[in-house]
Amino acid sequence: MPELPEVETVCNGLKDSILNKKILFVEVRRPDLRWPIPKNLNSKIKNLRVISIKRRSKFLLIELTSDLTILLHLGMSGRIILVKKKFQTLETLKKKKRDIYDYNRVPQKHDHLIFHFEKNQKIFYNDTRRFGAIDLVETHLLNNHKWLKYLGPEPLEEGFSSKYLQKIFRKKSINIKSAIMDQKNVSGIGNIYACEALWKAEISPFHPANKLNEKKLINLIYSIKSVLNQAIKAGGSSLKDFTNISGEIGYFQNNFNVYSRENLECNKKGCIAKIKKLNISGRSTFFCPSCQKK
DNA sequence: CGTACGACCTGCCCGC
DNA sequence: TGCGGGCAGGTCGTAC
Repeated sequence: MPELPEVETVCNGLKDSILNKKILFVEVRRPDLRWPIPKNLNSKIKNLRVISIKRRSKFLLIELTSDLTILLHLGMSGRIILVKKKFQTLETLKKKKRDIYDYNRVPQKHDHLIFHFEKNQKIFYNDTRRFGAIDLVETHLLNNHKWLKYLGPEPLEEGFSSKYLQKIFRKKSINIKSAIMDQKNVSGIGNIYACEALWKAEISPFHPANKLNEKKLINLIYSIKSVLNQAIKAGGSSLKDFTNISGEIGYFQNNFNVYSRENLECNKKGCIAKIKKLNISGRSTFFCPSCQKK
């Protein structure tokens, strides 16, 4: 589910709610997500305080006192749900949602972890498909963690440039779409934003990465940054049920130009072609066969 | 080393 | 109405 903009949205919500708060205890309701949940998680983190919350790629990094950091990945269906007492927004939500975000939420199917914080706040980690994962790391060893160690640069930072892409794509004959979704090359881009960025840059998703000229790469860099920034501003994309931690949906899906728009007309000015959907490496790929020929 | 592809897991939607 | 197949925002392990 969540790509960089969605994780950023969740991250911002957590900063507003649990930063500087103490974890009272954590309930682990099943032993494994994608991988085993760290043993004795509760005894290791109870009574520690959250001192920083960051996003790296699609990971959430929740730094605690005592040199510990919780690493959390939401996989395809992971959601974080904040419940707290006197939650004013609740009144505006529909009944069903009110039950989900109510402080007295009854643990539901797929609520795998429940973090209890001081000041009447709880965080539920719900993940239907369990492709998500959690680990506990000593903060000073964070960058050596196997999940972070091989990640490419953040696409919104300066190091992500056309010069960089030229260098790493030199020997990659793989198609450009798979290349930008490979987290070793650049981190945080998933299926939606890969499709959207390539459309904006007018690059065919099938084009070999090492055959793109500098002009195209400059264009690609600009498009990726621009699409991601707009999506973050919109609070991410809500396809099925992605919401921020308080249940508010993002609205970037309203700005999709290709994703999930098969057979609809291309949005580029003057283009009357219809968006096509084809499979690349097992992932649905949406593109305009006219604007994205090369 | 780079690339291709199945596996992991659950639920929903569509066509028959 | 019921069932089976295909599909979903991600990543890893294995085989070539």
